[in-house]
Amino acid sequence: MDVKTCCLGLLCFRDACGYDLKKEFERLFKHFYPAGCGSIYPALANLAEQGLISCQEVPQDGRPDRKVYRITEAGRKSFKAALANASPQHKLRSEFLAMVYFADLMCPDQLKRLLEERRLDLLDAVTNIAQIERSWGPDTPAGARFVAGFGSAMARTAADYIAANQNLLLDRQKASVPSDDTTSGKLSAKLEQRA
Amino acid sequence: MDVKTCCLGLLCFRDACGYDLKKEFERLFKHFYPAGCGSIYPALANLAEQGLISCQEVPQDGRPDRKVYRITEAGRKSFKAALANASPQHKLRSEFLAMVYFADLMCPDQLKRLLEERRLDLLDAVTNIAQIERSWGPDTPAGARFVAGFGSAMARTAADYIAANQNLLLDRQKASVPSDDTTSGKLSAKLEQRA
DNA sequence: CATTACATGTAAAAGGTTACATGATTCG
DNA sequence: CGAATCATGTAACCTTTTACATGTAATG
Repeated sequence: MDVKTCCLGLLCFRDACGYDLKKEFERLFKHFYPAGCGSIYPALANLAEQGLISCQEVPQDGRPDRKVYRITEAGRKSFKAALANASPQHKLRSEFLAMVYFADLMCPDQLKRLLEERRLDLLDAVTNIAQIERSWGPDTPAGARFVAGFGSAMARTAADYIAANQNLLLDRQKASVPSDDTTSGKLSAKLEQRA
Repeated sequence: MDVKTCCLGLLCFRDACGYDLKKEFERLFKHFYPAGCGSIYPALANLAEQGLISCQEVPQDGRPDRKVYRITEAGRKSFKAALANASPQHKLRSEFLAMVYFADLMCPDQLKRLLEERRLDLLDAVTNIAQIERSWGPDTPAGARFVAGFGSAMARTAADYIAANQNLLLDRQKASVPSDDTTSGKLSAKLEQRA
C-alpha cells in the first residue's frame, strides 16, 4: 500500500485533481500516512498511464489547467485487489523516542523542552482531528471516523503518558517504575483550554 | 537521527559488535525505530571510517571474526552534538489505518480479520515489552524505561480502541460516533490470559 | 533433520523527502 | 506589501528495505 494506491483509493470516493489529494493528505492522512507533492503527482501520472484513472483538463485563467482525475472500472477493480493483498503494516519511526532513550546523555534543559514540545504537538494533533471531525456530515464513511478516533486516542494517550512520566527522566536521583495511569483524564485538561 | 546515530548512541552505553546491535534493534527498538542488517553494518563501517568508533577483531572458530566496536572520545562528542541538533520527529506510516480508512470498499470478512490480527499483534507487543522490562535490573537507564512504558501504553490504547470501535466498521447499518472509552480497562483483560 | 542462533557483509531496488521552478490571485 | 492559496510538476538525494551470499554449531 503505497502513496499511489492511496490516491487510487481516494479517487474511489470522488473525482479530484492532484492538489485536492495533496490537501487530503495534509488533513487527516498526515496523522498516519504522510505524503507530499513529490509523491502524489508522479503517482497520478503513473496511474493515468496504466489506465486506472482518466484525466480531464479543465482550463483556468491565471493558473495551470486543473487536471481532474476520475477512477476507471479497471482502477476500481485494481484498488480492491490491492486492498485484498496489502500487508497491514503499521510502522513507527520515532526520532523522538530514540532521543528519549538516550535521555541520560542529554542536558536536562533540552530534554525538558523536547518533552514539552512533543506534548504540545500531540495536543495540537488532538485539536486538529477534532476540528476535522466537526467538519464532517452524516455521510462520512465509517472508516474515516474510525481512523480519526484512533489518531485522537493515540495522541491523547501519548500526551498523558509524557505528562505522567516525565519526572522519571527529569528527576535523575530516584529511579521509579513508569506509571500506566492514563485513566486519570486530569492530564488532558489542557485540552479544553486549547480547543 | 538516523540508524548510524542510534548505533553510536548504543555504543555510548557498552561495546558491541554489529550482531549485538542488531539484536538490540530487534528487541525494544523495533517498537519505535526498526532497523536491519542492511542498515547497521554499513553504519558501523562508516562510523569506524570517521574515527567515531574503534574496532577490535576477536577471532572465533567456525564463525567470522567478531568485530567489537568501542566508541572514541570523538564519537562521544559527536553523538552529544547529534542529540542536541536532532529534530525530534515521530513519523507513523500505517498501511493498517490506510486500509481501514477504505473499510467501506473491503469485504467484511477480510476487514474483521484485519482488525483482529492487528489487535492480537498489539497485545503481543504489550507482552513482549513486559518481558523486556522484567529482564531489566535496577541499573537500567530511565530513558529505556520511559520508552518501554510509552510503547506499552500506546499498544494497549490501540488494542482497546479497536475492540471498542470495531462495531463501527462491522455493523454497516447504523452510523455512530467513535467511543473514547479507553478507561474501562475491561478490554485489556485478555492481556492476563496471554501473559 | 530442520531450524534457529551466531556472525559478517553487499548490492540493487524501491520509495519518499526536499528543494526547486513557475506564476497569478487573494487575504490580512 | 508579504504571505498564503491555487496548481502543476521535476530531479537529485537520501535512506531503508530486500534479497542475496557464506558457513558453523547448537537446539528441538
